[in-house]
Amino acid sequence: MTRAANEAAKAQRPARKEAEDVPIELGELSELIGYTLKRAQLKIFEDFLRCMAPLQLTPAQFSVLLLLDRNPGRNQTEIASTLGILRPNFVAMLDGLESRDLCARIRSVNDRRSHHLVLTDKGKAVLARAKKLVAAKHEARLNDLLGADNRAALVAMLAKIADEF
Amino acid sequence: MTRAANEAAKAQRPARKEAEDVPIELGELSELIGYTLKRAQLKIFEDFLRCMAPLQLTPAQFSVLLLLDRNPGRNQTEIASTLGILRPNFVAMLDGLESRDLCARIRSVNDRRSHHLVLTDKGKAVLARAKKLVAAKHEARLNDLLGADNRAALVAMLAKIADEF
DNA sequence: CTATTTTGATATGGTCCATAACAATTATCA
DNA sequence: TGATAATTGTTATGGACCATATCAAAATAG
Repeated sequence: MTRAANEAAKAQRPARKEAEDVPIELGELSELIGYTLKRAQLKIFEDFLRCMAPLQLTPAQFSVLLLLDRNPGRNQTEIASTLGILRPNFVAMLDGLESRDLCARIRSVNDRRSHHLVLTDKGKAVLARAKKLVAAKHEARLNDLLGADNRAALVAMLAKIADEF
Repeated sequence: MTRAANEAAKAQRPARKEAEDVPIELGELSELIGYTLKRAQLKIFEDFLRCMAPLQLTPAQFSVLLLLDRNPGRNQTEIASTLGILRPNFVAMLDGLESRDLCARIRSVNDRRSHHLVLTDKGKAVLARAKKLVAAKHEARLNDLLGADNRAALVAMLAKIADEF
């Protein structure tokens, strides 16, 4: 997100002649897909965190809870890989969720190397509340800004980029 | 929990007993704007780096060169803030570009605290080549995938999110 | 002139992301 | 069967980014 962006633009230019605050020109930057994508992504994540503040869930944590709910009993390698998280980095993430009693690692009897991952009752309750917050505050706000049709088209194009690019 | 464990054991695949590799369900994840945005952004940046490999420019470095070209003589505070980069972090970034002789810090005579930032001749040449690579390989590929109209609509919506969300 | 602000810079810490390596366990196959 | 290879979760580690506090030099305000 553009943090302290707007504030510091002044001074410099013609010493003390006339304070003609010449704005900086973005040029072709504003047409670059990478530039706009990154800025939009930061804004969306920022808003997500704000909406989710009462539940203290990051986007990544929320996505893990969603996957565990839909796919109970899968192991860490499976969940991590479908989210693009590397297995080593997934360990600490799961530790955090498990220490908050949102999910649990259950030793498999078939394969004693792996853990079956499941949501706890508290995890299910938190996820339910999180879903409502996301729908009512986060996604609804995007609908207000773009309209339902445009929002759907946007998501479809982004998914196409993610999958086929 | 035991119920979940039973389901989990059932859902687990011995992988060669009955080779049914049950795919993991994404569920509502695929409709979340944050999820699709992030994945698309990673793909786009990945492709950008690949296209720019011969010039060894990251998206952030490319955006700095673009800004310096359009706005020669601005100081570090101005360039960094318009890109959402914090001044402390911009120092090392400029060091990198300057050590490669792509830009230069020129001490201001009006204000001896600040530097006028300018592209070197080599910087201008590299930027020109970079622009061509981005247009011919990177952005063109997006046009092929989405079509020119959709691509423009996508960028417009992303810009709207970045600016008005 | 004194006090405050601004600029570039350093130091530092946090969060991700990526790789190597390891013990325990399981799978392969000669 | 038994030796070898592969897999799972894990630790350790390093790099890339991001954010805050702080500083000296210089400029500005009062």
